[in-house]
Amino acid sequence: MTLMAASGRTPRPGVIWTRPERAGRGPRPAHSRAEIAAAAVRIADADGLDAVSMRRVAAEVGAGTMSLYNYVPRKEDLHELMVDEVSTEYDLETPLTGDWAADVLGLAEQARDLMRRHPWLPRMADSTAYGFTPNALRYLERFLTALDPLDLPPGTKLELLAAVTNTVAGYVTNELAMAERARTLPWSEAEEQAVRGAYLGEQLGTGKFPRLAQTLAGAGAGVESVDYEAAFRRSLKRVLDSFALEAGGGQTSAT
Amino acid sequence: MTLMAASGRTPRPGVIWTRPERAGRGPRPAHSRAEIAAAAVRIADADGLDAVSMRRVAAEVGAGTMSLYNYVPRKEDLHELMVDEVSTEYDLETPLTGDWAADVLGLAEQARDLMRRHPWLPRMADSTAYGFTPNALRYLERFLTALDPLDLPPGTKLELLAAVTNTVAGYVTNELAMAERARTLPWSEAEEQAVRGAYLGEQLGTGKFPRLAQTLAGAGAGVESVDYEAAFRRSLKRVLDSFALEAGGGQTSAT
DNA sequence: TCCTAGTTACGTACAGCGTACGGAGTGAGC
DNA sequence: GCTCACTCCGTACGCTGTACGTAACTAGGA
Repeated sequence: MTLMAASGRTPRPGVIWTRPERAGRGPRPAHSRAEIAAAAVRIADADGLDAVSMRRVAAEVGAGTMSLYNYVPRKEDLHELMVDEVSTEYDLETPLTGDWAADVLGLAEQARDLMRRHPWLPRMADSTAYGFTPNALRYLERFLTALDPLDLPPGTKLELLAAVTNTVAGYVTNELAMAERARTLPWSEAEEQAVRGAYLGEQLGTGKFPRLAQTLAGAGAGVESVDYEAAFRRSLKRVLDSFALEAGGGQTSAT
Repeated sequence: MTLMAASGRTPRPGVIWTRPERAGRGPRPAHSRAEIAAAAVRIADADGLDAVSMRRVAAEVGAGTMSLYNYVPRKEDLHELMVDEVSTEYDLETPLTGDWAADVLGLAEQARDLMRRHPWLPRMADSTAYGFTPNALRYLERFLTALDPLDLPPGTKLELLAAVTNTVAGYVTNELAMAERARTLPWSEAEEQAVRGAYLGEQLGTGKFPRLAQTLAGAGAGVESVDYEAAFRRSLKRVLDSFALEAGGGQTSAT
């Protein structure tokens, strides 16, 4: 009896990366994954992640909408292509210094800059899978290589990696939150900021949140006056120091 | 000349919380914000955030779709209602112990448990606005109150708050990533895990990622074997210790 | 060399989305 | 009691992801 294998249309579990880009049989594809990924990234950079629709990406590369599905079985896979695409922007060639804290800081800054260039990236990050695209793996490998001088068990090194990643994602998200929000809103970013400021002021004025009022006031109140750059470095230094302490190496250099 | 004020239909900037729930004039509304928020939360808990559509929420409370817009001007505001709704679940009554690290740990665990109960919550968190709903403010106030014994400048306390929040969100996201992903996928979570495991194994097998392979192997490889609870506590302790160090108080107690 | 089977390309179609608009019914303030 | 803001909601528009069917094409096996 012939085994009734799943037909070509039936969705079979699979990762985009294990599917061959070109199947040997039919006419040669008119486009490539890289081309499609680049188009999607262009759209997301310009008009936000929500503007990345199958129709729009197809139009951007000059193909019919449904033709895209020959390259990308589901939209989520397109997102994965996008993450992988921008992951090529990492500079992983410059030699490591051997000072693990400095090297990790450099990698964290690269990740931060990547997210600043592609503000939709943090939103992808909370799907675990996206950290493991082929080019993203190169970043992880580099990160762990930078940790070579550090005497910590493997599990702890992964926790360090996670801590740094969380810190970077958290700070960039905060930094870009307003600007990214404004993209969807039917009014301007300034208006939004004014209105939210008024609301918060009103809440704090009730006296029900004395510590919060006092702390925000003491920290310099206005969200726009926060020095994200400095806060980012301080936070990262704390993270690194906490692991340095655990490895018995004392604090990391001031930098 | 009469000033052409914006008509009732024109979208005016505004926060849902400053808009009065009941306007004095017309017939009394058949529903309430709380009822609508609870319905939305029920749907999100059961079928995921993407299942929360205006139509579905309206149906759930027994109203016409467009009637919802009398209570919630935009869908994003519905999301804000949801965050506020679940924020009522925080226990902020139990007295603080006075041990700031223990108190903060308790609050972090509450936040973690809340996210576990409502797995869509982390996805909201990256819109800054959502941390500042009225009931969420109570959590922030409590957090800062717990930090009273800690001698740090206001800005640093806020950084501590951010660090803890990032850590909690990061860990819960990792913990729930697979399960939440599986909701959308056209195949089972087990199949997904198998397929992704195979892909990762293949990549590691190329020898291009020696540190990564070695580290993952050394950490106990299988994602399912990770003790998230322990990792969570360790990471949080590192965060707290780093701030304790900065305050000159040495490490926090072991707990 | 020809045949055939698998691929590529893509038009059409469907169910679902957020929400703009307009009309009918309601009840509080003048 | 008149008026007018407000509640309710049916209809409709433009958008989404993608299932399905068909036509063109080409590489592998006979």
